[in-house]
Amino acid sequence: MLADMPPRSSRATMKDVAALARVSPKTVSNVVTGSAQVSEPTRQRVEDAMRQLDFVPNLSARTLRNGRTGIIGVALPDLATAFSATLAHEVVDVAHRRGLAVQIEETAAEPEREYELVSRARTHLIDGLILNPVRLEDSVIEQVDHLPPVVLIGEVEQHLTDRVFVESRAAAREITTHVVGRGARRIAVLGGATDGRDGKATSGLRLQGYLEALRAAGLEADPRLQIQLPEWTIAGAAAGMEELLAREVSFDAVVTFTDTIAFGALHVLRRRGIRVPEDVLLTGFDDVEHAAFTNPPLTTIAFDHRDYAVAALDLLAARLDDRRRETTARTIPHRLIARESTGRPGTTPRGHRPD
Amino acid sequence: MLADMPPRSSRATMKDVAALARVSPKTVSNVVTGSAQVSEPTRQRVEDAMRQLDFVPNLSARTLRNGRTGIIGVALPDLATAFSATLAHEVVDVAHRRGLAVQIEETAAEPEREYELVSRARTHLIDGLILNPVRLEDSVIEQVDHLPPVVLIGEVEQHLTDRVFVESRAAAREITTHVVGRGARRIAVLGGATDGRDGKATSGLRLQGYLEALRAAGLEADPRLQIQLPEWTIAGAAAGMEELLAREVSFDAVVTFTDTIAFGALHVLRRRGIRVPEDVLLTGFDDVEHAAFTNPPLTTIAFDHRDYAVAALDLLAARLDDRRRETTARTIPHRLIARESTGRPGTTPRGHRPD
DNA sequence: CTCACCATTTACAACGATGTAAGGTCGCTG
DNA sequence: CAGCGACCTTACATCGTTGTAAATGGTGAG
Repeated sequence: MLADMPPRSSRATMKDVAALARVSPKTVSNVVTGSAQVSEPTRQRVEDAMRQLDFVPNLSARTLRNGRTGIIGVALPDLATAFSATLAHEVVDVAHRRGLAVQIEETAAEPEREYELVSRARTHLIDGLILNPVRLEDSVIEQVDHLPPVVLIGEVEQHLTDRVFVESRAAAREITTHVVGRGARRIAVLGGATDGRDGKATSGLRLQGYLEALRAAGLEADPRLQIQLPEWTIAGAAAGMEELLAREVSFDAVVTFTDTIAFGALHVLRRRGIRVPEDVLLTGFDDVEHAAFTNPPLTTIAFDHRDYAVAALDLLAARLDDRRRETTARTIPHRLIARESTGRPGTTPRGHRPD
Repeated sequence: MLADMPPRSSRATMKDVAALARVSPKTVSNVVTGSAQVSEPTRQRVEDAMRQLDFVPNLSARTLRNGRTGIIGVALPDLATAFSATLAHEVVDVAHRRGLAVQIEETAAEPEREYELVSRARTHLIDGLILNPVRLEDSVIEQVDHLPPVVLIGEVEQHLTDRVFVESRAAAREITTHVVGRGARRIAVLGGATDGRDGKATSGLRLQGYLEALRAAGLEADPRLQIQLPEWTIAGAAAGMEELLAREVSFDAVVTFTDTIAFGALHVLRRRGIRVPEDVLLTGFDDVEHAAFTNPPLTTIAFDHRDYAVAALDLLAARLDDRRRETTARTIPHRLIARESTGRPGTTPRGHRPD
């Protein structure tokens, strides 16, 4: 039997299978795709031949012929960040269950250049793209004509692409209001970028929500309590927290824009002997797995990560079926999860004061 | 000018570009690939035409013709786990710099079935595979004939594939010896699986290293101190730690097989009021970013994650150039990073005792 | 016994890019 | 002025699969 094996060097094609089964290549194709009637005996012969030759259809050829690759792209800022990793994990899992492969692109490394890469070189090998930009939302939108179908993860106000998002502004308002309710009065914020460019982007919306909550509570917004982070990593957040402490202002709560940022902040606070939640309250955003396992566990905005992935893939699939359908926006419901990092009802943080 | 735009529905092909530039398709191809001399005026005309039509070469067609996709697969257990995410991040970044796209596969969901997926359906769309299995190392090896070139991340003793790894056994020995040096005598271990199947796999090796260190220190290995985790997640680790506490044995150190496991363990310890490092020492493995930012920061085994990715991609590239070259194993140097979770030299953990 | 009709199966072309080898063009040498 | 290279450019076939349309073979009705 060994002598019958095909050479490892090159795989068997439908032609080979056809020859062995004494049918035409097209019949083999019919057996593989099930797209046409094939009599039982013929099907048997073909299937035997396929097994014998260890036949695997060549997806490049199939793609060339019928235009779909079965691969979708997922572009996100930085896989090493907890939320990106979680999202990627869910998308990969859901996509695989649907028979799709997932190609990953990272956009944080070189925001502008990287984008070009996504848009051009690879376009022909992905059927669609799930895009989770942090900064370049606007510029991406402009290029949407050159892209395969895109589902945007984020809240840019536009109707050029399908979108999936949580209501960042409302959520930020809620969580800020929550710390106010737990007695905080001098609330610092970590993560927002306030420059014009980011006006519409996620971080901008979260900042707006924070400011709205302050206003609603009759609290003054002190710019010295607002720290912009160039990088939303743990280390970047730790640096931002150091910066806040260096400003020598007092505060009794820190609202952050992602759990990862909160992790960095928590580390610095504890290192400085500032207790959470006794002295200062702390909140995150996203409810990644680790958020429930810090000490103390983190109050955060939670939403179903799997729903997020499912919604994005649903929208993408729908668009692939019908490119001219109306674009849709899908909101993923969120809820505040109060854990120990914001203390208990009725308690009040002592606050941190310089010196 | 607008009237000259091609329809968005279908992209321009070389034929279109050729027609517009009044040359043959092959000349366009020559301009694109640079594989043959093209006179300057002709090149100009072709490049103009390409710009005008927003031409992007169809990778499926190119692949069909010349056999390479420019995509590599990366298969790892679970993107939501810190180390996997870090590794994926590095591989994606390095691969992109080299002009390769990365397709992600997760193997944890359905170890056996998933494998089939990797090996068959997608084989024709990836040039090679970087594989980081947790459990199925042996079974994967057996199938290596049906796979595209594979670089294995892990220490299976074999010569069928190229390999990249850190010396798990030595590292586990070192870190266990380290906690012994810091005064621990009853050292629990979290993560190992001891059943036959995993004999050669990473977790088995780390367990061996742990046991060797105990023996070398003249300490008895108490099976009650060994906890097997079905899942290497934070939640799984927390459950494992609860299990250890439920066994009501005393211990003064916990050695874990990944940082993620240590995070779960740390959470439960603190929750129970067991202080790290005053009562119990704790160690991780991998030195993911968060390890330096827990409270207290985690003593762990560090190695250069980027080197890991570079080594894997180097080996893969070399094999793609020459499929019959000898398989190579590349060791990534590691070192122990002593942070506060194992206390300071000269101190001794008080230990935890039931009740 | 013939013929229409159905179910299967087949031949052919096409998807888009590129290697091969043959075809042109030009200038230069003898 | 014939003849020869050097250099560009082109025609053609090919990669493996699948849609289309046509061919095949067998069945049952007339």
